[in-house]
Amino acid sequence: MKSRIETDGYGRKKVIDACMEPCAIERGMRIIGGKWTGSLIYHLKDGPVRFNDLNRLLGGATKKMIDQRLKALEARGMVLRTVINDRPIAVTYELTELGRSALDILEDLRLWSEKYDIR
Amino acid sequence: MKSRIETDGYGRKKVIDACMEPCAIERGMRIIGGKWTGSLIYHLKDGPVRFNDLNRLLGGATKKMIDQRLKALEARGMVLRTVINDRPIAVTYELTELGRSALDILEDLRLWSEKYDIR
DNA sequence: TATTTCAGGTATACTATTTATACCTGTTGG
DNA sequence: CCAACAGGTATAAATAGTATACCTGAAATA
Repeated sequence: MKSRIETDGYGRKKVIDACMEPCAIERGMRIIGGKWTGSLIYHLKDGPVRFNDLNRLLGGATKKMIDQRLKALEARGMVLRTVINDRPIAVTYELTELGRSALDILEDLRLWSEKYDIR
Repeated sequence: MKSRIETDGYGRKKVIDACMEPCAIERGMRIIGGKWTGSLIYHLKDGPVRFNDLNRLLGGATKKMIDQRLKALEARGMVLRTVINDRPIAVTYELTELGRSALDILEDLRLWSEKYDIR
């Protein structure tokens, strides 16, 4: 972010070099901030989880949503999909190294959310 | 989160006590994860900023979006709106203590986003 | 003086994302 | 045989976000 702000002595601030593309925070949020994405990643923190279990863990999200999010995260290299069995089909999803790198942020968010009793 | 997961020896995990409401991470994301909300808060980190400057700082967001986000954040006690002048009207927005409490998370997100070159 | 510019928004219409609900193929348990 | 589970997909409706134009009033510009 090269944009800056200058103060004019009245407690006001004026922008100097507005950023015309989404800034780093905005870009980050578009990856882990989408609805359900954060909890999805967080629920994978302890290892591989199956599709329907993720669906149950994220009470409220539909299968379609879970599916979309997982595909988007897989496309970004944050999640790995593995078929562990045909007949009966069984699939697990787990975090990659990049996926795991986001866990600290999510853990802090969880603590913040609980500390301030965010509803 | 009282939900847990158990392993069955095949690298798979099964959910034991699914959470039926959005968990803490999901609730937190719904406050600071909405589109533009994170950058909006972040751009207020150094003190009061005026409406139109926020609009310029967040290249891409419309005034309507900025307005909605600010109102939502104000309603949650994260942002304070102050009219500093009638005739010519002038308004500033600034973070409350609660608003400031989210800055660490956002700063970490920014660093993560830059480190892994998230686009 | 007339016109433009800025402040801080609101109104309208449109597009995109998310949700609810049902359904599909195949396997296993009763 | 029938129901339940696996891992999804299809369709439609509701919600969220975008683009564009406009409003009131004051001040700066031509």
